[in-house]
Amino acid sequence: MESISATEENYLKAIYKISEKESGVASNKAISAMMDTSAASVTDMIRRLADKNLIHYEKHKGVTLTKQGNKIATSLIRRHRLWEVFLLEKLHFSWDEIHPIAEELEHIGAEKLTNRLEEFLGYPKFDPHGDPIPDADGNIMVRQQALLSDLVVSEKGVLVGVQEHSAAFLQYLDRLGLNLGTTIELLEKFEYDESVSVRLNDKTEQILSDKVSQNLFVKKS
Amino acid sequence: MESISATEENYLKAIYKISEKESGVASNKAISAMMDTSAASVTDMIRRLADKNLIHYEKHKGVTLTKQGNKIATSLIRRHRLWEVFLLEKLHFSWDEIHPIAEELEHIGAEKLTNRLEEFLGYPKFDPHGDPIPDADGNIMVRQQALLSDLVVSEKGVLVGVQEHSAAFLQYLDRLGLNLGTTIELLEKFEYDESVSVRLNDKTEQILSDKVSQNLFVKKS
DNA sequence: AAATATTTTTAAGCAAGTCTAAAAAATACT
DNA sequence: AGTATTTTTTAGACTTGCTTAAAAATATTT
Repeated sequence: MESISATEENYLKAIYKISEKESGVASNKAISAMMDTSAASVTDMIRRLADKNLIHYEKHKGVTLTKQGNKIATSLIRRHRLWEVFLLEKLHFSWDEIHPIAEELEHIGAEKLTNRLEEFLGYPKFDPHGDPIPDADGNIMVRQQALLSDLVVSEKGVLVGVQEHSAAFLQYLDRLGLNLGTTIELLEKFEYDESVSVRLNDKTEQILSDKVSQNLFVKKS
Repeated sequence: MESISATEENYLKAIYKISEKESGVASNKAISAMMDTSAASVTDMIRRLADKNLIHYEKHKGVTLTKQGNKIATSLIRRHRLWEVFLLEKLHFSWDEIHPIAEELEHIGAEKLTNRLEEFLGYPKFDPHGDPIPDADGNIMVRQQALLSDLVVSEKGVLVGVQEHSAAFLQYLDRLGLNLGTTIELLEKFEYDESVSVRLNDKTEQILSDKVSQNLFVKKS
């Protein structure tokens, strides 16, 4: 078992995230965009990861994770999300501050640490952004969830997650009074700019831009 | 403000620790022994750290930390010791397990994280090995403490710290029934092998080797 | 003080991870 | 199909941190 650097781990995580959304394979372009490095660096790293059997790779065909690579990526995500819960619940950070710190903490690999942390936190199932936390075996719960922008007029839902994780977006949601658990009723859709009008917690009415409504996961109710 | 790598941080910490004990300056030899690298690597790194104004350096003269270098080293030690408290008290690790994990956690630099952690832990003053935790300004409390081997016969003390931090040593202390807070009375010193006979907590009698008694800090009482 | 031993520095080189620039391959366009 | 564009790969080079081997400086011993 050869050792895997933090950089390699980050590439695996990027590939995981891209494969999740896109057609299942991650292109060099998508990886270099997510990692913010040159395409040349990506080609280089792809070769290294393939040598270590962490990804499947054929020239010009994009990459997918091997079972082993998937396991590492899942484990990283598990650690990241557990630390986010810790930072929010125990150290009282706000949800827009936790991501970059968890990004560092996630690279500490001792399994015992992760499992003890999970126990300490009371086996949370979701992180502060509503993302599911993989269990110790790497199983991830799949949420049944819709985007707010997919609701039809007069449908109601509860905010269960966000797709964007940027601090700016999360701070904006705070300002709008939107938190996980908030009940959202879709009142009207405006064709003109794709914005929507909603009622929050059966009280205040609000207009949300397309960009906002396309980044909110709701559970229909 | 240029960025400092985890490796550079570790060198600074090593220099700090060596300077603490030795005559105030750290030799290449001592550093290479502590970092477990070649003397050539040390010379290399010394040059880099001097370029960044983190150490004072003259060829063949050994090195000392600059104010800036000292600040970084102290900060590392602060983080290390706080995380050790967390691991022991919150995640219920034993004192022989925490060092290597804290060794990784200490490199996460966000000050807010450190300060929140400190608050969460209730502003502890010592880590689980009895070492003082520097405050947010880098001030370290200086313990007045003697080595058990320095006591004279029939003197009493309380175990307040250990000099060795190896898992093997700490596990051995557990086996001997020695913990921080244990009262130790020196009953007899054996010239032959420098071992000592002691009474613990006014109850059990025990023989401790020179190696053990030279690694225990006690507060005379 | 001279000889020997130890410590430190220099020199040359390797691996990881990055870059830019240019070539090659794949895809898209008309 | 043939050209143009985009994507990917190759080539060459830089930095960090490490190595071994040899040279220089310092310390120790006789």
